[in-house]
Amino acid sequence: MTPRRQRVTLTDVAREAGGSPMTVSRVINDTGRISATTRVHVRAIAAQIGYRPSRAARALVTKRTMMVGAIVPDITNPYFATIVQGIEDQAWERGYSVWLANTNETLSREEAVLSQIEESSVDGRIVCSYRLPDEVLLPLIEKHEAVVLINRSAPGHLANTVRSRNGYLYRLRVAAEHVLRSGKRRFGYIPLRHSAFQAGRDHYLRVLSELGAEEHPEWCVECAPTWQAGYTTGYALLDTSPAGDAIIGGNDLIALGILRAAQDLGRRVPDDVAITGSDDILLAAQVKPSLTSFRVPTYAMGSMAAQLLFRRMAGDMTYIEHLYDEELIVRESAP
Amino acid sequence: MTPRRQRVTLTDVAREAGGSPMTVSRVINDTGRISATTRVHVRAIAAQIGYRPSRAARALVTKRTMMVGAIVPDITNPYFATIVQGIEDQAWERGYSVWLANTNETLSREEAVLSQIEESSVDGRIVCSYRLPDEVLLPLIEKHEAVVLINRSAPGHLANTVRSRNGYLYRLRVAAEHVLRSGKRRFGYIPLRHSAFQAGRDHYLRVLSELGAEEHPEWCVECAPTWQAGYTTGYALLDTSPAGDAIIGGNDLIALGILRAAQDLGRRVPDDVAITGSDDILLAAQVKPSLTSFRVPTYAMGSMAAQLLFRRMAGDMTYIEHLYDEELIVRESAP
DNA sequence: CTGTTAGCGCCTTCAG
DNA sequence: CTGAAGGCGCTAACAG
Repeated sequence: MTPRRQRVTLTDVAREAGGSPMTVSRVINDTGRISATTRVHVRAIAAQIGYRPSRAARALVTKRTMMVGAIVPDITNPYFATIVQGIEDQAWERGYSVWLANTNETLSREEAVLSQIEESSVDGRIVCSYRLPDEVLLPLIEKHEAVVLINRSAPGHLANTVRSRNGYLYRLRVAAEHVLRSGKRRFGYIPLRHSAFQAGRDHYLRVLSELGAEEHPEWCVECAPTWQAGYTTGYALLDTSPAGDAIIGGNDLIALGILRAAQDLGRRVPDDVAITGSDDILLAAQVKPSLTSFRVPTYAMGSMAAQLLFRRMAGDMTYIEHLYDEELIVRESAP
Repeated sequence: MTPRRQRVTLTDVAREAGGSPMTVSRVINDTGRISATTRVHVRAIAAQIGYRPSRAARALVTKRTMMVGAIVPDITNPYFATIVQGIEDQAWERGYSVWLANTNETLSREEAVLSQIEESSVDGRIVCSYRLPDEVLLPLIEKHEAVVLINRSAPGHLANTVRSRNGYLYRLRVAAEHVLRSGKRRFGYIPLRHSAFQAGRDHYLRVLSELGAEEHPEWCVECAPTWQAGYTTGYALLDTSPAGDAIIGGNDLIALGILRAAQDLGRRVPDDVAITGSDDILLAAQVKPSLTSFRVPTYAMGSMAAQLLFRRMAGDMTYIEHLYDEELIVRESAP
């Protein structure tokens, strides 16, 4: 194993340049008044001997790591990937980098990550977690000023929030109304596995009763937010309840899984079963039949979340909740 | 703005527990011999006053940050997202976290990131970059022992490599042969924008001539690896060269863009134009017509890359090049 | 404009 | 098994 080359430090540069470490520091950070001559000279030496500042040392004294943390449940879901992209672009503009924590939909990992993140390894955090219950999430974030939540509000204005205006309960209603309009009466609901699942189910039943659709509590089944889970759950539901004529999926991946399950079971979509999703990922417009879904401006949301975060990091603690409208995009799967 | 609570340090715990910082350090890190009593006691105090080790301080002295860097061109491409997931899972198992750098297909950003990453902010690096030319990439990685490249080899065995066995030139040939078999003779090639574009074009012409297909150098157009770029490029190519009867896309996103462009231009796929992609992302099987593509085990590749990285980080500098076979998945777009 | 002093929070080393 | 001393590389605060 090649011996690791000894790190080049500020002091090395100073010695080489015939100055003090402090002067070098000022040159490197472009802070304080420095004569043009020494600046040029120091820069040259630094470049020549390959000096790179140590983030760790810097962080230790400045208490800033120049990193923001992004916690997402599943980076392979284009919905979150696009949010992360929005965050990353904003961070990049400000010289920050992104510490990605992908919790893989695992609750324990989410907690662990949130706890890890406290080790002051980041200056701010953006959290997309729809599953962690408030009792767990709140203690973890209340220690920090700089937190932004996506698609979730924090009681007591502990964190800024970016979310879609109306949320999944609203979408359920809109989707239900839409599907009813085309004559469907017996439809299921396969929402994301969620900390407030019961509320979702209650809402589902309420909506059905208000709209005068048939009520089948057993047609409400929670589901992991993946294509595979959507397929399995959808298959089971369609198989055991052949009477159903529509299914509202919790997100697009789930809905696409259901779509495929329906096709595999020989159901025609939308004639036998109408299907709707949510998030309007690229896939939604491309499949056949194309998927009726709700459009949410994910990139903008990630970008805005980062902006709100930097605002907090700069000390402006004004509480802000930024809302984005969701829009039903009607396509073939539920015309 | 609420005043930031003062950080709880090792010394605080020591004072509170009536011991020395060193003892606390040993307890926290589970190192050295510590009596059971003091261990329990110190742990209790630490938990009680909410002690969290400072990563920065630790990193400064140990020279390890417990982070690995992952550099990818586009996190919204499921291909890379899945690789990152594989990396992340491995890192997580070892108590490491992932520093994500998404370069957005921007060369300058790739260089900047690679350079940033030198500030010893990570203990190892996994680099997916097919565009950065060797002359730029090599100097940046040769300073480090712990680098793994994905889909790219480093001369001089400077870094371990994980890649598909045969690469894009091979795929071009296989796809061409496949398409020819169904009677297509005039086909274009829309590869990824790439540092070795010229080699790709030469290879394209060579393959065409060897296989006895018509040669149209102008039907080889490089393209950014996005759906949108695929659409635009494909549209232009199909529009200006109506005679073409097949297009080989550089990846699935591109191919899907081409697919849509063909449809918008009123061409039947595959009858008028056959289309193939690469990577076999989820989308490929779901669109209509479904996309003929090459399957690559992305998750396994990410996971393996991380494993090779940790191996290097542990000091085992054996050069390893891990290959994965690509497999042509024949679907409707090019039967 | 430049240098000095001190210390961030932790771990390595060496003594008890 | 436990502690004291010292320093990682950098910058804040204060001098010149």
